[in-house]
Amino acid sequence: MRGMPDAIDADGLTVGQVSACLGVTVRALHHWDEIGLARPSLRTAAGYRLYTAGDLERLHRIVVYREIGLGLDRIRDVLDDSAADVPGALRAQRTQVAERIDRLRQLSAGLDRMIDAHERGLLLTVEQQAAIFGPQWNPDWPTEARQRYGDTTQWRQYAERSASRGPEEWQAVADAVADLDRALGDAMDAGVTPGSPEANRLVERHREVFASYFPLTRQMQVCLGRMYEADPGFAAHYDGIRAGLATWFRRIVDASARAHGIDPDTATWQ
Amino acid sequence: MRGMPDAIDADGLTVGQVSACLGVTVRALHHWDEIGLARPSLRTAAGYRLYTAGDLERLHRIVVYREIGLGLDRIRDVLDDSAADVPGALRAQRTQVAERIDRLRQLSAGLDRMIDAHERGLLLTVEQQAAIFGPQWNPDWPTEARQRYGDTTQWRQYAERSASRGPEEWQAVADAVADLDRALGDAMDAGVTPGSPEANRLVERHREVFASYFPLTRQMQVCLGRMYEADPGFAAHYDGIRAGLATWFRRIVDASARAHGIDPDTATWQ
DNA sequence: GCTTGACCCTCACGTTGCGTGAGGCTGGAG
DNA sequence: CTCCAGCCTCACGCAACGTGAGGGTCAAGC
Repeated sequence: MRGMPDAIDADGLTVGQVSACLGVTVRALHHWDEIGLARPSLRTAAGYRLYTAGDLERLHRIVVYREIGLGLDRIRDVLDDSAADVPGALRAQRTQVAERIDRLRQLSAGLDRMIDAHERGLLLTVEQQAAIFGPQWNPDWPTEARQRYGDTTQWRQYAERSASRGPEEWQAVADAVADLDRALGDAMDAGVTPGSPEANRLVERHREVFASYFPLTRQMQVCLGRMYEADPGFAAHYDGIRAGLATWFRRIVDASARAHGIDPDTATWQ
Repeated sequence: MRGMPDAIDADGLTVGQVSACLGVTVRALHHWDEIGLARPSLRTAAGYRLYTAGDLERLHRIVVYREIGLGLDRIRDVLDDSAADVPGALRAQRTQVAERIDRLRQLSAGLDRMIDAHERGLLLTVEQQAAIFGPQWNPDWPTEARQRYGDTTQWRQYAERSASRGPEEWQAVADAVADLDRALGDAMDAGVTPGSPEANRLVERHREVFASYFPLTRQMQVCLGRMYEADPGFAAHYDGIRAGLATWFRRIVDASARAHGIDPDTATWQ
């Protein structure tokens, strides 16, 4: 502000003065000059841009239309009379803006679902959960699972899928799990032995059903089998179907893994 | 779709197959490969990309997060566990989206005002117009003006300014116009002669006051003076202030123009 | 065995509206 | 005469691909 040469009494303002006066950056003025949208009528001998009062008029109009979101091309059309229908252009712009708002609203809704899924694990009311997962279900389980596993990749994958699942989809998952549980119990009753084709088919079926939560490698499945046996909660669930089912399940998983070249005793999550 | 080699039984899908399967373009897959976001695990001898089941998992997660508007960098963070706080990232994104929605809403409101200004010419109710412009005002005038001049640059400039004017601003304009009208009448009464400094000052003042509608060159002012005299409506207004004022005004404008090197008889709008 | 046509590859520029230096004049003040 | 703010012209960068250009690959049909 020191060397302000009071150039206003001269016949033009420099870029810096225009910038301060209109609230646009110097670079923007350069840009508009480059693309021919608003070039200064004058230059000093040294090449400084000088904007006259008429140039300022044009610049001001540009600023006005830029503020309502028009693209520079459209602004050029409006200023140069090449598109006579200004209200039409504005209306088209408004339509576009409305569409973008709609799109953003959908994004926002999707984000809400996704956040909810990551934090709660399940986008269902307690009543819906009870109706779908049956009387044994404990609504605190998702929260506990999140506290235990919330920072694993698998929880994230689970949450991503959960975000796009409604009651019907969860019902299908619950049905598939229940069917599998029954099939496991029946097979153990029928004396199916670990390593038999029948047992291996059930192990594969478990992998597929479980994949509705997150992708499960065979190694991970081995770890899961051991956890089912060791964890009191899981063991209670399986032994509640048939006494000894948790252990039997661990054994058929181990056998299947061995058949696929995996040593169940050194298998690792991942 | 003919040469579909059923490559699914092989251990990978080509870009086209993945594209069809996930609903993303081939170019996007190339791009994600380029930036290292999702590279295929395999290539054929000929260099064809082959995406395995594991690659598809990753691609699917990318698609999910892309759909809710995350940038590729953020997606990379989420997938690679480098930013553990996924819900935090999602919430930040939601905040951003909300801000963009707000901004777009403001744009939309601005567009509405601007459209209205272009089409009606005046963003005031009939009551407000009556209160500001007095009993002589006819609310049909803006519409008539638009029909006459709606496709001129000047109407557009007028509309742009009108869009940002509320009742107070219009009141100031109306006051300035009324003051000027009074001053013109008084000057004619006082015997001010065309070409005198007093008259020229009034002409300049008229240019300045009129500039609240749109920028007015001296040439345009000459045309305006002739129209005030010739048009029955305008003439009635000025002659209603003082008999003969319309003609006297035309004469002081002509004299002022001549003093500025303009021949009033050949002056042209623009 | 050769052609055909769908599919694949790798550059590499274009998009929107400037931001952000790099490197170098200009011009008023001390 | 020097200093420093302010001006100039390149020229790259950005976000996420779109869109050819120019040229291999592969299964099928003649």
